Amino acid sequence: MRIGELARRTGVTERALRYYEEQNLLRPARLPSGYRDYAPSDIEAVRHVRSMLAAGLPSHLIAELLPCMVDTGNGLMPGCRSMLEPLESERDRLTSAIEELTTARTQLTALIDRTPEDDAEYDAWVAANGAA
Amino acid sequence: MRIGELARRTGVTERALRYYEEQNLLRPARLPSGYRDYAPSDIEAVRHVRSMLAAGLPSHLIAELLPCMVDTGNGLMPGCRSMLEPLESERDRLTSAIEELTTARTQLTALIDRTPEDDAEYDAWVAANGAA
DNA sequence: CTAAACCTTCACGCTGACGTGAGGGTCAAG
DNA sequence: CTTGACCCTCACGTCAGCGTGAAGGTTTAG
Repeated sequence: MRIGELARRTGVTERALRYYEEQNLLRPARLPSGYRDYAPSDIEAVRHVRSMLAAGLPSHLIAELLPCMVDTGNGLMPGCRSMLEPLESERDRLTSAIEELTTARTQLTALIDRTPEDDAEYDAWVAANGAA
Repeated sequence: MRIGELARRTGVTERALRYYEEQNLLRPARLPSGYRDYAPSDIEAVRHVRSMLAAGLPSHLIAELLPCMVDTGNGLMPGCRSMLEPLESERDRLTSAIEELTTARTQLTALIDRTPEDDAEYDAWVAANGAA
């Protein structure tokens, strides 16, 4: 598949896809015309790249990660195992980020739920409990 | 406490702390000298800010989120109730952000867990399943 | 054969989150 | 009263992750 189709099917711009190749996050083949030729599996690959970038992982780490993910399909190759430590610290960073966001969302939801729907209800609350 | 101490106790540079104030992520008081005067609670606030920034959330979203993390006890004031709708969409964005981070972490965790602990284990896997 | 749609490589521009001085005030210690 | 640690406000520099043309080759429908 060519770049336009991949862009439509992933929701990622063509510019971003070319940038990903530049950063060695994708390695599409080339047609005789020079057009990029993406494999069907690149659709999933792009989604992986997107979520990792959105999660704040640096692209050079993602770039080192991808070749390790394809080869055996069963964990990292021996030569890749030196990456376990950075991977684990990234995982821990994500864990605490998720916890922070979950806490924030819980409190935000509580604030929304606690807020009266209209002025009458608020005035009733003030009458019952006193003003702030 | 002044900026240097807060910087040391959070591991964040003074420049970053001034930037956070510029972005309304922190609102330190001022001493007569003009020095910033941070509250002890700002240590925790800085950690919240840091993990959200590291998770890829834009600072203006964090700025709107931080006051929501403080439990005022009685919902929004009447004049603020017009912000309910934006707050709800922020909550939804927060939800999808959490989902993205969780997806990324799940992928990382799966990769880490599939990786053999040592070469012997890997060689055993190769012997049983064949090489790539 | 031609026009539209699709692709290519530069290459400059932009935003966010700071880094890095420059030039200067504040303040406790000697 | 000066030195050194600490703080201030500009203001330009940097890097990642793209956006946005410019100038031109390729493919396909009519």
